[in-house]
Amino acid sequence: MKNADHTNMLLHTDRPASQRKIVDILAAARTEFFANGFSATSIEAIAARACVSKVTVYSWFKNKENLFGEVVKTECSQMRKYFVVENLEGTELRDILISAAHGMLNFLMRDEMVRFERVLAAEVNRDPKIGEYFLDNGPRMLLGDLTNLLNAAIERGEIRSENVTESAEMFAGLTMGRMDLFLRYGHKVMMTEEDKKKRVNRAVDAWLTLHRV
Amino acid sequence: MKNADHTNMLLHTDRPASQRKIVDILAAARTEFFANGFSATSIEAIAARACVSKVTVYSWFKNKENLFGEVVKTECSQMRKYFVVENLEGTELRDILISAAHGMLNFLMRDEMVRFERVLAAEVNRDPKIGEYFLDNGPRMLLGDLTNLLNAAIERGEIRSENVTESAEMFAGLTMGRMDLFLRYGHKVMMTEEDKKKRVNRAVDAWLTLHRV
DNA sequence: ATCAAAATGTACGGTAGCGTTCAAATAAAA
DNA sequence: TTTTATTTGAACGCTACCGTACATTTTGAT
Repeated sequence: MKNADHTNMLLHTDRPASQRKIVDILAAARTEFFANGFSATSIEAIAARACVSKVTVYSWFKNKENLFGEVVKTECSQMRKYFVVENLEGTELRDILISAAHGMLNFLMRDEMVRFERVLAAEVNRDPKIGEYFLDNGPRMLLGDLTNLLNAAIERGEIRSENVTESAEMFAGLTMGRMDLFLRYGHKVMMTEEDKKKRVNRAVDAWLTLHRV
Repeated sequence: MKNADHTNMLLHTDRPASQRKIVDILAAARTEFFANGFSATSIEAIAARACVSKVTVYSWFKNKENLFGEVVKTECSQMRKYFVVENLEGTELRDILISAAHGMLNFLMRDEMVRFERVLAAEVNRDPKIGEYFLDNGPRMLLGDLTNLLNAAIERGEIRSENVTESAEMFAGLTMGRMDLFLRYGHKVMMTEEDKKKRVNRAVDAWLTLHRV
């Protein structure tokens, strides 16, 4: 194992080839882990998919558990890019919320995300820290952004709330309903863009009704 | 394998002892599967926990997959008992909803349930039918009961709704928020009975606000 | 007491995966 | 061209598990 932390190792290496291999390994590991889960995934399958020898995998990652952890880390760091809650200047609060709800819906409905959550949840028993890590970099961060956005709106006197955190959670609950649950257990949710719009509008209007001054 | 279907085999057996063994095996399998997931659970560990030989396990269940399926079936059939949505005669709608929300919260917050959902979700990739089976016997059934309850209330003119199914989903979404998500990823939710009451009241009042005539 | 179903222990063959070792090959940098 | 880090394949020891076979023992029913 040459380096345990791959987050900032773009500088200290003599040869650039290894960089590509690491990326390949992580990508392959991601695919395999998401498809089969932790236990049912073999290092050799990962190596094969990455077109790399098993020894190379072990030369960059301590062991299977460590590799899985790195995959989760990488995935979590990507999450922020996909779903951002923005407080756009000069935009109606309702439109901001609609945009946020759409973002949430699209983000969580992706097949990739659904599969990621499936696999991750299963590994929480084995390694609870990995669940915490995900929560910190995913849900908690998103709810935090949302809370900030709501606080700003409250400051401006546009809405009111006794408990902003709970209000943020309610927003997510109203938007998603039980859809994430149904997706997780394999129900194919067929939704046109029109359906999404309807659902989002309904959720936002409901939420605004509950929080109007 | 003496009998593949254990749901109605209380009659055709000569000896009652085997009945107890089957129950023991299922209980042990449940514990092991819920703790370690499908792949990481060994038949031998199950046999040991059930104080039974491995051969006995195989004499009653075809294989590991089949055993897991039976565990899920058993668990699903138990679910209805834990959480019932009742339309109590002569009870205020608000109280019925509060009771239902409490039932939902307590039901889904149980550590057992959280772990069951974790393991189950992970196996959906391997066997999608198992996810469908769970949805049919769990969430869909509960939402169905809830929908019936709401329809009755609408009939009585106590509330109104454009889309009852979505309203039922909203009820669940408002009550649970993102709590099920946080629980699934290992966040320890510390809630006193007082906290639960507050949350439930808040959700029910919000929902009623959205559906009053 | 007798009988047959049920359960056991042991052992087996087969497969698979983890993580390591090592000598040989490769490829970038000097 | 030489040097040095990196990569490779093949093999290894080890452990674990699946599912089966079989001879033996237990156990409930009649």
